[in-house]
Amino acid sequence: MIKNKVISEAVIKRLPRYYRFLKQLEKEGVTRISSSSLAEMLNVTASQVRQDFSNYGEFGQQGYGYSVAKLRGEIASILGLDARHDIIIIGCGNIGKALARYTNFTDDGFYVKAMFDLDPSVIQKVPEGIEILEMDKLATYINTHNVDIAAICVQSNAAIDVAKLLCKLGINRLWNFAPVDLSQVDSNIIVENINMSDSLFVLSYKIKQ
Amino acid sequence: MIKNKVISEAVIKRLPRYYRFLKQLEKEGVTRISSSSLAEMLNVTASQVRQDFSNYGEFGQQGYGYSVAKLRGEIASILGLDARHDIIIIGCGNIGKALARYTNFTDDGFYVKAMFDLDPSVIQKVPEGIEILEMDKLATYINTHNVDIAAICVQSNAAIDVAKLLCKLGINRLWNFAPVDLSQVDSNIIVENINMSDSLFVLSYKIKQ
DNA sequence: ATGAAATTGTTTATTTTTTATCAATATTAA
DNA sequence: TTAATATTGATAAAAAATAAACAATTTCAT
Repeated sequence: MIKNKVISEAVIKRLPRYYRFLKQLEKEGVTRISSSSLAEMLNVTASQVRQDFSNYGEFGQQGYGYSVAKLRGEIASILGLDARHDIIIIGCGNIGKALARYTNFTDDGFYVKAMFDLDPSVIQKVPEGIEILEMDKLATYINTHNVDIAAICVQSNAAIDVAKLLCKLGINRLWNFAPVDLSQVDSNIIVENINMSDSLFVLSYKIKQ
Repeated sequence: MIKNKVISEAVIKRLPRYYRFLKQLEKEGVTRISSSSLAEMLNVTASQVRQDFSNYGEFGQQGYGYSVAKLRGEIASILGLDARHDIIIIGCGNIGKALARYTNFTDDGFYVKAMFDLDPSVIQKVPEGIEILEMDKLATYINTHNVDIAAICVQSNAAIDVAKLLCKLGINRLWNFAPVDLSQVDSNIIVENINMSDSLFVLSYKIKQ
């Protein structure tokens, strides 16, 4: 049953990995899997796998295990992958451009619909169907289009202002690529960070040990 | 004193954030800071700040706090940022190109020196000083140049093979941008992942709640 | 020079997370 | 059909992480 309790960040961050492996299993034609097999694949304990799933419901069957397709579907639903998501990108620099051309998550219903920059002439060769607009068109765009997620791909020094503006315009779901903390910009902001510097520094740390 | 104990992943992942804030403070001309002020800025507890630092040494002074410059230096050293790091990029797609042009970590001594692709003609306009080579030149390059880190920017289906090849050639420090698990490729591999899909899915999850 | 205030690093307590255990139940082979 | 085997979900135990408390020491204002 679905518990009325707070689920830890650690559990949440493991869900995409489960999803990824289940997708792969399904692709390979595997129809059933036990918590212990899955655990072995992921290099975690079977207990953790069962605990994680049990936060969200009862997806398995005693003596049998889990149906791969059903479990994948359940996790997709938990992750919100059963809905379509429209993304806009703020900043047409290297990262913004790469993101616009990166089509890996189209399969799961995430679509880049528009990109904004102070100087939109900097960018060419973007996939069909993505509008490129000047920053001062942002408010109008948001008022006339569905926007689920805004990806912040501007320079560090502009990121906080952009985040504030977006929150003011009602877009508080931010995918932040700038190496800056946005969590305190707004009281009900939702941010996920891709911090390449932080990641590189952690790698550097591990190399040094 | 430096304890002879395993330091948890959670602590390690907080270090770059401390570093980032300290760098900013130093830039602003702040010369001293207490664990409680730092904690307030970072929205964590002062106790955690002191505990984290105490894993690595005694950097503060009772009644005074921490010297910003000294603390920043200590953390830089812990993170290995006192050494120069040469990076090669495998894969000249969108991500590889963006990474090559992303200069944010040059300040901290990370330099992209070369890029490899099966078809290197796909790429133009890369910063000066970065060589672009065919994949079959990889072994020769590694034998004749210093390579500290390899960034894997190839498609998912090629990532494991690339990682295996790199490990075979003696490069086991991998910065992995493919949404694939490489930890089991080699017994003494060191991997840090940038998994954009996983991050996006976590954002989607949080939106749904 | 002196005492109040500030602040560290460490120890102890609390909370959270992870792992192990086990009863309940389904599957499967004979 | 039946008994052995497999496996879940829940509960209990263990381990790890976080937060609080505090003695030791320094700073700083008077």
